Amino acid sequence: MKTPASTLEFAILGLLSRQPQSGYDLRKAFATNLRYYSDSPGSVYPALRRLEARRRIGVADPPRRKANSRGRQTFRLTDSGKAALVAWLEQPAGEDASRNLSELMLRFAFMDLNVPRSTTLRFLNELGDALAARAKELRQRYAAMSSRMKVNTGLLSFEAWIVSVEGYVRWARRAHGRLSGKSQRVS
Amino acid sequence: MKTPASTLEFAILGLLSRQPQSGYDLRKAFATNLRYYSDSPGSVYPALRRLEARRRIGVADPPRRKANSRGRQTFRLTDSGKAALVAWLEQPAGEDASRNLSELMLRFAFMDLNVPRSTTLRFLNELGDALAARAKELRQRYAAMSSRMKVNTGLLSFEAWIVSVEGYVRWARRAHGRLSGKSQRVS
DNA sequence: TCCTCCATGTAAAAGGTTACATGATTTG
DNA sequence: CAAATCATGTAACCTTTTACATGGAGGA
Repeated sequence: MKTPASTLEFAILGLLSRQPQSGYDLRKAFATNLRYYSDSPGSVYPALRRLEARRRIGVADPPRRKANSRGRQTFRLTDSGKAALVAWLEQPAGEDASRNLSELMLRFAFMDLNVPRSTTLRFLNELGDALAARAKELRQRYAAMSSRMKVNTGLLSFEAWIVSVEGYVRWARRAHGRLSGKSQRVS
Repeated sequence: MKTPASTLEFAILGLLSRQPQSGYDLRKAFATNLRYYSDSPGSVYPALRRLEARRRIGVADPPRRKANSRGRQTFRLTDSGKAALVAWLEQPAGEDASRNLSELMLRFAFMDLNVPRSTTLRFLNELGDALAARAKELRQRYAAMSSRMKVNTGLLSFEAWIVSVEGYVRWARRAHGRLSGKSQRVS
């Protein structure tokens, strides 16, 4: 059985792990609470059908609904869906962190309730280290570039990239501190 | 005649506006200097063929090359390609800036040499303002969320989003200062 | 009943990813 | 010239975007 592939599908699994909800609810969550993900019906509903076909999710309230009816359906994770979600969450952050940042942040958002706190903390360490290494490398390239040319938009754009990566490094360190502090026994 | 649609195509036009180069060069640039864009042959070469079919780019060195030959080809912008690039660059930043940030940053990177400095500065102002408004709105949502729950990864992930947007606001202000300073008459 | 949102569904077109294939060019 | 690397090309698959369509629920 194929494992869910697209990030959108994992985002759906993650949201459903918090609480069962409908496709419409998911779309609203994508539009407001979650960065990066599509809230268009043409992506969400087909993704739900794919997940249902693979038994990762199921309809929570099948009783009333004639064939081919519409109306609201509430989806929930199946055991296999939960397992797929956890397997995705437990992957290491990896060295190519800055390429996948958006996906890594999404994974992080769903770690509570699904993986132990220790896994989350390890993830933050790996992420912080990988991003710090990347930032250093970018800084070196920046130094070489900036010595060859005057200030220009290409250079400034590159700088924005670096600043962004460094911002995430600081965030990761702070987040680690906050999660490993007094509130450690949240779950 | 259809205007180039995908961001990848505009990224190619932007790189070619700096200097004529081959598909392979473009792929290397995507892999190293530019965030966000695909460096896979399956995306770059078809995009080049599309742009060539629409007369946005042309082969700079057609002389030697038998039919169906391979080997390096150097592409350059046509007048129509340059016009399409400039039209893309001149669009206002818009209010949905935080959704399109990666595309907006790409546009910014190519503004030098292609649009007047005044356009670039206006763009930075619009971008900064739009992102600042967005950050404020996110901060409000964050306050509401954080009062309802303990620290958790969902909340921290949301916070990373905010911090990132605020970082871009600061960057935009600083970039504006640097471009409007003494080095104003660069072009 | 009519009108307006809510909620879901679908089809067509387009683009990107992956994996592979093949033609050039360089290096020893 | 053989091997390695450079440079381009291509096909299958999958997903997203866009635009539209349809069914239900509630209010006037």
